[in-house]
Amino acid sequence: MTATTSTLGFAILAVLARADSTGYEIAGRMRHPIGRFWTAGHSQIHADLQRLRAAGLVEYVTAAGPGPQEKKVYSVTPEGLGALRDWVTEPPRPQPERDELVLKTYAAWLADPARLIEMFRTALRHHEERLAEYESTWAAVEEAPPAFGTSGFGNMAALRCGLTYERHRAEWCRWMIDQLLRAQSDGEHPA
Amino acid sequence: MTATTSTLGFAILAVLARADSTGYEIAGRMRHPIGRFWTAGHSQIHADLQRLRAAGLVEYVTAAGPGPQEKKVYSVTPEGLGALRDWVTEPPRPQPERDELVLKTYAAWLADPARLIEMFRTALRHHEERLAEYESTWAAVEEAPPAFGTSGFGNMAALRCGLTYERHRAEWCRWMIDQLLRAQSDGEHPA
DNA sequence: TCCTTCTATGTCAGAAATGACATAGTGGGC
DNA sequence: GCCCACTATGTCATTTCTGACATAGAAGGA
Repeated sequence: MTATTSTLGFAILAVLARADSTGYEIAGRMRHPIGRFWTAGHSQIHADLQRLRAAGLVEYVTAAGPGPQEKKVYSVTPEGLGALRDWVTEPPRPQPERDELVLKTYAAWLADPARLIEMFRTALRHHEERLAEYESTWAAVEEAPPAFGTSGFGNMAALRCGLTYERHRAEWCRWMIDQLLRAQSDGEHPA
Repeated sequence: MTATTSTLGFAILAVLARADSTGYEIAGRMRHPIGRFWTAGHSQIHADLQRLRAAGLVEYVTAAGPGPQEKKVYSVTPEGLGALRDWVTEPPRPQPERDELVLKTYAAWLADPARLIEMFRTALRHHEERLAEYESTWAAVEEAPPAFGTSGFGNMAALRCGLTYERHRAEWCRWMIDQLLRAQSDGEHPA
């Protein structure tokens, strides 16, 4: 009954539900802002669009394109919108998170503290930069909170997650650096 | 020069650096505790162990096994330990996070608030359960902080990340539920 | 003029990852 | 006595994902 579509398929539907787009434009949104929580290259997107079309969840109209092929502007069909709506409220199975920095941390006891401090400072800088970016966007959103039922609500909600995530991450990096500095000074002049 | 090994290969090395193990045991540790930040099925692990062995990063001794094949107890070679040490301090490229719940949130403006509240309450419950688990483990660790240079340090550092992550996540879920409740009551009796 | 970037489509090879299948002894509960 | 879970190895088909290759016009800067 329910169309079997990969998670990427729903990500594409979520983009198209906001505005009709070409595959190229979808790839752009996949980098930003969706790239913070889902990624896909354009080759994968083109393939998935064809699958979605075969399943009747999207359709397209053609126009003259810059390259040898015609440009295809995709839009969500009513069935596609229904499938997206159903999927949104289905609880995802608890995340199998994949986090390389934490994996490195798990093995950090084997490495040189000075180098680790350097690595975590780099990570901290990245997180602080993103946090600053999110906070300025947040300030703008807070002044005029978008109503539920408009796409702005989705933007705000995802942004809020990014905001608290970057805070947690920066906090943890600072804690790590602190721990490593202690380990270093203990190593220099042990009691 | 540096051996080209996938991230999973380093995850395996990180397990073996703590204790010599069979592939089966590695798979067990991959579920817990490593499953919180990296995952792999046993089929993938067996394949990777063979690659690591071909690269000279691990070796094994055989013993009688329960099945038709012999049991193989793997250990890290000096080259493997060196590769692991080098990898640990190499800064990972900023995370391409993949988070289905946030993706759903991005499209949440299309869905029914009541169902969304249900979904976020489920997610919140999961995060609170994990948080409680981490906090009790943390209390035990804090009493006797493991020294840097022992594997306990890696455990503690990864646990600390999980702890602040679950806090951020629970906080965000509560914020979402609050927003959705407001949206619901606004919908019921709009000014 | 030339070079790069942006627009826009796609294919293809290969790697990574999942889940099912296959085999087989031991130990414990009902 | 029977069935299940645990230990332990592996293969295989399929799906997913990445990165490179291929094509080509338009716009803008050096």
